[in-house]
Amino acid sequence: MSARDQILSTTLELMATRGIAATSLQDIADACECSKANVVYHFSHKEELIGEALAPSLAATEALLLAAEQSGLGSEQARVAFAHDLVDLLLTHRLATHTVITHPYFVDSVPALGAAQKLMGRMADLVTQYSTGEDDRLRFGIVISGVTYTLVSANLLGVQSVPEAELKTALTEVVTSMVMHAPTHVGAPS
Amino acid sequence: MSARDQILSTTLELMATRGIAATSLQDIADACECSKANVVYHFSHKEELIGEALAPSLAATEALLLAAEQSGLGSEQARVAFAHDLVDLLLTHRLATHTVITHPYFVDSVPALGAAQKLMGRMADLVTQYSTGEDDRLRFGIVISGVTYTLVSANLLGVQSVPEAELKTALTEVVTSMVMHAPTHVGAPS
DNA sequence: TTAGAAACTGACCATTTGGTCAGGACGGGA
DNA sequence: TCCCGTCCTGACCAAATGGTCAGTTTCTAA
Repeated sequence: MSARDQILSTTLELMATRGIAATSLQDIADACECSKANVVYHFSHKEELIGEALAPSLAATEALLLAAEQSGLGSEQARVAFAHDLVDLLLTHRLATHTVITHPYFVDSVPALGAAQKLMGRMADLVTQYSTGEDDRLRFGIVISGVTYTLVSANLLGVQSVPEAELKTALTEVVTSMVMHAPTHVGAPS
Repeated sequence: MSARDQILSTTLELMATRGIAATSLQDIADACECSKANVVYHFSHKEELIGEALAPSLAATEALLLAAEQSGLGSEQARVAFAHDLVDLLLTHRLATHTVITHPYFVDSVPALGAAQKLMGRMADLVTQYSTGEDDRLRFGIVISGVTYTLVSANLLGVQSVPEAELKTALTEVVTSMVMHAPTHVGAPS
């Protein structure tokens, strides 16, 4: 892995676990075993570094969003498929999503977070387009933030590492039942 | 309101919205229109200030926990009542809860957050004591973090201020269905 | 082999951080 | 009137922050 890539992945890791403000360029440099000046050499400003670290996740979110916006979520089949894709997205890009979700205060000072905020808004629009009340939007907010939190800092509540496949199954069930507000069997107790 | 109390409430507000690391003593002093030295006069260290700001919420959580641990959650009636109390707690102490939930990295450096972490662990134990798999604990994590996030920074997803009563109803429904994993009508679409 | 670009570094800078300290207001009891 | 304790402040401190810069190493293509 190139030094540049290592800086990016380290940044993502530290940002998600400590928060942006608590992650200094020196911290990142130390974790990468290089100089702080080198970090600044590759990414001339902290905001730019954050932007590049989040870029792949924003692109993937945009792609899922576009596909779903085009094909629509009219049928229950489409909703289930979308929920599945959304869980995939959350699992794959858990660090980035968690970073975005936990830093609403930084949307103005960090351009990438502003862009991410807009994507989240579109996602909420998409998911709640068929519902009437405010409930579903609230429900969506609860899931998207709760899931990413749980994925990143589950140990706070004593959830030790659940196997990835099992986690995915559980999440898909929860997300499907909540996001879609679907009257199916999902969410029922065993 | 005494200067001391104003500092405490301002601290809670800023911590919850910006995060601990992004909230400086100077920020708090500015918002209170007093000097930074005065903040340090009342609370000699930042950790102490955070501790005092969180104290009432921790006490309330502890109280709910003790009551529920003693009376138990065996009956569905008890579970519903507990869920109701939990929602009340979350609504009343939304800023503190959100602060605790979003700062797992600080549990070692800020004593009050360490104590809060233990309370959360006990809460999770209580809620999931009758369940077998890891699912319910995951579910609980999703709700507790998702709800508080939504309460504090809902505007990110475009949820404009829902009336308090309506919000409470929706939350109670969601929390009841998720936390308890209850086979009741709650959670079903309208 | 060598020129030049790319990668990298230590020294340095202004600003901000949490925190100390000596002392100034100010109110109430003697 | 004086005194003392509470409240509060500006000036100051060492350390850390994001960032600059001059210069060195390292890789690569000719």
